Amino acid sequence: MGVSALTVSRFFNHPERVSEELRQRIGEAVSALGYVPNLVAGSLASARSRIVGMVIPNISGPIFANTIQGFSDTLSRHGYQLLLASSYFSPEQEENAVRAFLGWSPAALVVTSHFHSEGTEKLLAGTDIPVVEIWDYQPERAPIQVGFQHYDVGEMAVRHLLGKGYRRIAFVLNSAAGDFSALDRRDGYAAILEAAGLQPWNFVPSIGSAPFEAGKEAMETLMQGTPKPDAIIFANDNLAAGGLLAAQRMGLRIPDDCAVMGFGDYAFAHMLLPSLSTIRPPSLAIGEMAALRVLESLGAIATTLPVQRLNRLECQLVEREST
Amino acid sequence: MGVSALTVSRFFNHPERVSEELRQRIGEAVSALGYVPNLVAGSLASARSRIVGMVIPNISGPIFANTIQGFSDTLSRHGYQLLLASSYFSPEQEENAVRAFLGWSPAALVVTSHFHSEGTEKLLAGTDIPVVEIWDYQPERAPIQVGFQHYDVGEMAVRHLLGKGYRRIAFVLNSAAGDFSALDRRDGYAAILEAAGLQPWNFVPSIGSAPFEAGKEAMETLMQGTPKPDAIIFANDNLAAGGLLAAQRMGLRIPDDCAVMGFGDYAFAHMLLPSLSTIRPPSLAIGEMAALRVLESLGAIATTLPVQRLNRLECQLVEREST
DNA sequence: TTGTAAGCGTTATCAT
DNA sequence: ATGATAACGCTTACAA
Repeated sequence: MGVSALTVSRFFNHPERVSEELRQRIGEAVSALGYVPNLVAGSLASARSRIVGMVIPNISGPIFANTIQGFSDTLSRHGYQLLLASSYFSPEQEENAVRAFLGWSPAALVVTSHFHSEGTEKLLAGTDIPVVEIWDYQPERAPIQVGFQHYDVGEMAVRHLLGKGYRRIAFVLNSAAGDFSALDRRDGYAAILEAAGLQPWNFVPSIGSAPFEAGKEAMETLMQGTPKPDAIIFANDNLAAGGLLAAQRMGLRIPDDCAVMGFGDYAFAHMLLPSLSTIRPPSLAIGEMAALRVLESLGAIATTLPVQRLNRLECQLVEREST
Repeated sequence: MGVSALTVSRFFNHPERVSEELRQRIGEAVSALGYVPNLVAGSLASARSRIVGMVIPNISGPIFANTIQGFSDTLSRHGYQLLLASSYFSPEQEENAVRAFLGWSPAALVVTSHFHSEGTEKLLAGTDIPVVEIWDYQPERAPIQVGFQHYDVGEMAVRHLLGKGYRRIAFVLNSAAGDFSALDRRDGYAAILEAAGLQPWNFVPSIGSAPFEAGKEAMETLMQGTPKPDAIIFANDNLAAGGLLAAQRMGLRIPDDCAVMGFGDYAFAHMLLPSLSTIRPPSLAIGEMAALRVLESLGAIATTLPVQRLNRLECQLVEREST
């Protein structure tokens, strides 16, 4: 490069400590040669990287995409990169991903929920980088928590329906096995209903059926039985959409014959006819806040220390035509 | 570790070259200590990493999530990790991401479409790692191509409608600026229509309006004018959903009064009433095939060499109730 | 403000 | 089958 060597490192990391003249010359050389600093070597030397790993159940579902987006965008705005893997709710896959990520000595690690394998727990406990758990909110756990409590969501749904005068409120569970969060929502639903002196009413669709079909099955079974519910809370919007469509084809008037609530506020919720009342989880906010807490922990952005460990976010009830 | 040091490297990379006894002992030590090899150091020493970078316009939209999912899953199945960034269709952001990725000396790089900044082109041309361009299919370009031609999609839609007897077929463009692919689809539409001796008919919604609203605007304007179309192709499913719902509220019968086609086969397409006929792009397959081509290029999986550079995938017409 | 020397934790190369 | 040694391309002292 003519004159300097180490100064190039300063040029990239502490430009203010390089003289105007050299900055100029180095800048030119860099763009002329298309030089890109080797971050691998840099990370090895400094024992820290600007990579953050995130393990999430899936990328393409309606739930997590916004979280990833918010997380990735916030990170990259501060020069950090996202290493991403999906677990499909499998603790083993999660552990593999965490292990692989750890090998990159990431600046921080984000995992979803609090259901981890023993191995994962060990790996996470053994590292000294910031660890964030998202989506579930478990104040008693050690990692930084960013999420909400599904129990509250169940309560919120019932309160809304009770306020609108509905009394015979059924809850349709998810047909997918392993959706523990839905059970939490159901528990919140049951608690409020019982507190109001009403009877909880669970419907469990055929396990393993597609959500859309399961919702249809629930609507048909419930509305052809006796007594009928006057409102149905579905474990998620996919189920609710199936129920809504089934109701249409059965000639039912929604919400007069039966109100319908979902969970998730998936993209289509406002496009259905009638549009679907639902509860919107703070997907994007979870991703963004997780990133902020990570960046704060790393000192990449200022904070009125210490970094807030418990971050409970709010779900939002979106009232539409179906209730 | 008692006896060995370098052998640990072999234990991880070429276990077959380590004696049974040592393998045993190292294995125990590794799991006892929770040792995770430092991939940063390994990459520096070997000048190659098991990281693959992908830059995609967005993560949370209905389009690309499946591509990312397929890509990530296929990679991780072979021990590679995904470094992900989104560009929001901004060439500058894309260039930043590519530059940052390149610093990690990734094993390969995947970018979306062929609209890059000069800087990006230079960076890509200057590297000797495999580069894949996805979604668009541009045979004359140098990188590996995995995608489809939007022009064909326009043709496919019109052929379907003509086959069903529709003649006055309108095309509703995207309200979002910068959607060049939609223009390609429109061109394919126009070509076939003209070849059939019919008149292309473009509708351009108010620029910048939300897709759902734009679709509504299109449906109302077109169906209140004279003459009316007997079929409408929307640039994507969001627009089509808006149109469909507007038609419902206007009391139109779909498809009798007017057929409706979308593009994308978004999750809600089959949940609408009537369900939406649309064209499904090979989102997942693009991700998976991109990963396969990358892995082949790297020798991570076998191939009947050389690696296929041109990979043209098929869109699929999904006929539902709206046509 | 700039430079020199050491070393980050692996793997490649060459021996044994 | 295993080991010694020298890189890999930076950053962190410390010195000039």
